[in-house]
Amino acid sequence: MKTTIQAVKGTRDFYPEQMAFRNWLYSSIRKVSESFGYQEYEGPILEKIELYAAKSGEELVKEQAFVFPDRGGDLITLRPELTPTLARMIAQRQNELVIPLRWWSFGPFFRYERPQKGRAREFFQWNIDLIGASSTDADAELIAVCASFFQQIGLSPIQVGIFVNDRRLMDSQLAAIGIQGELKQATFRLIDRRDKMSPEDWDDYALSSGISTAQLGALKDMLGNPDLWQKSEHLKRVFAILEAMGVREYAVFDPQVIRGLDYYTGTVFEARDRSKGGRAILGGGHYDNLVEDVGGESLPGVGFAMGDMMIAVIMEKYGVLPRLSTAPAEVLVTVFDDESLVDAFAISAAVRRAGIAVICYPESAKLPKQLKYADRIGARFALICGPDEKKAGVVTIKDLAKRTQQTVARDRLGAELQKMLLAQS
RNA sequence: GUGGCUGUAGCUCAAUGGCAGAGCACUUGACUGUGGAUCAAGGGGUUGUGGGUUCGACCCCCAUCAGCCACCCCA
Repeated sequence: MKTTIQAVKGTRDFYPEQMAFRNWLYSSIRKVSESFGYQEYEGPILEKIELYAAKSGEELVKEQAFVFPDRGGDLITLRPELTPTLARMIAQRQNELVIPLRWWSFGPFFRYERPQKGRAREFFQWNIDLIGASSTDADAELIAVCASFFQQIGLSPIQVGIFVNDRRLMDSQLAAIGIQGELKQATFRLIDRRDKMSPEDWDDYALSSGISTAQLGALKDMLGNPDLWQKSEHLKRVFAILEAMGVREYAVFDPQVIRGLDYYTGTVFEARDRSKGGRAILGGGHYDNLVEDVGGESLPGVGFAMGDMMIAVIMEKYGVLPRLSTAPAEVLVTVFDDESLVDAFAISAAVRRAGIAVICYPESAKLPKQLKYADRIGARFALICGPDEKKAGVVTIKDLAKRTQQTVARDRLGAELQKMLLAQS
């Protein structure tokens, strides 16, 4: 085997086929985001490490971020998430931005992790946030954006769900059974792991965390109560709004959804495959102190983030991946012989002026070879202009799918191809 | 960071410790103005890398790198 330089671990090469999917995903995300009035933004890929030290967990920066010194000795990080950048951008122009604001972004992120299914070291992520509105309606809107996205890409409420909870509801319910302070943090962690452990192990883990047997029983009742949300005015209103927006079917109350430990302060939600053991596709929630943490005034917000890999895994599982054309051009101009090469380029230019993507075979070669090439690249038409056509002032248009052909006057070529492409699509 | 499985032609994969192969793809020809078919011929390899065991290693052992998968974690 030839020695080729290996790609960096955990990175992916986007050949045109994969690039087509990435761009399709990007455009689907754009469509949904913009339909809700969100504006696209982007930050730098490189950030100072201090930006993350201010807010993110220690582990994120120390263990799972790419960090390196620049030539001046500053520690630079390849961004592992966008939220701190968003907070910085808002804090910098807090007084001139029109609040509330709705922003979205789609770009590359980096985490130094062991690659596995649905996870790599370089990945793309959709971030979408509504900043400056603390009402329930804002939380509901983000969940609706998420539901609309699933609709847009063809995932039904039977296949995926958005599991919703409220930190404040959990706080009050836990406080009612005497779980507060440090014990609450331990309990959140405990709840988060319930589905990953056997019931027996989970019980042991709970008791060793400092929870009493009575509290454990009460906690199990809480987590097993699908109507617990009725005790939260906030969640009742969220679900009512989702109902009114016609996307209630996607949303499910789930008291086991906690999300990261310190980040969110209100509504939290994550989307998952509905079938058993389904992993999270995206996650988000309501936060209060984001902008303040990087030196701005306090501003509440709600948002979520979705990686490009898990969503592709789910779409493949349910057979809703789009069939995307990888044809670089719709028309291929063949080159009859060396003498007609220049003429073939002239024909190509004429067709291109008609707004049609066209490739000119770059050298004279046998016709069968060129037609085969036209097939392989997925072109719909091949043009032939040999001595016969040239003498008559025409060009032969060959329809590769129908296996038919016709001749057209040179000056009508562009218009005729436009008509034929329109008729086929 | 922990564990399991796998690395052989461009791709998918064979080969009891004894001459490295097949299918697909590619190139050329059958076919000097017509493509997805057929037939024939041909080019392609330091078996991921480095050591070790052996008369002899794709095969066994060790290390390392990479891929896949499950943990950890999930911002």
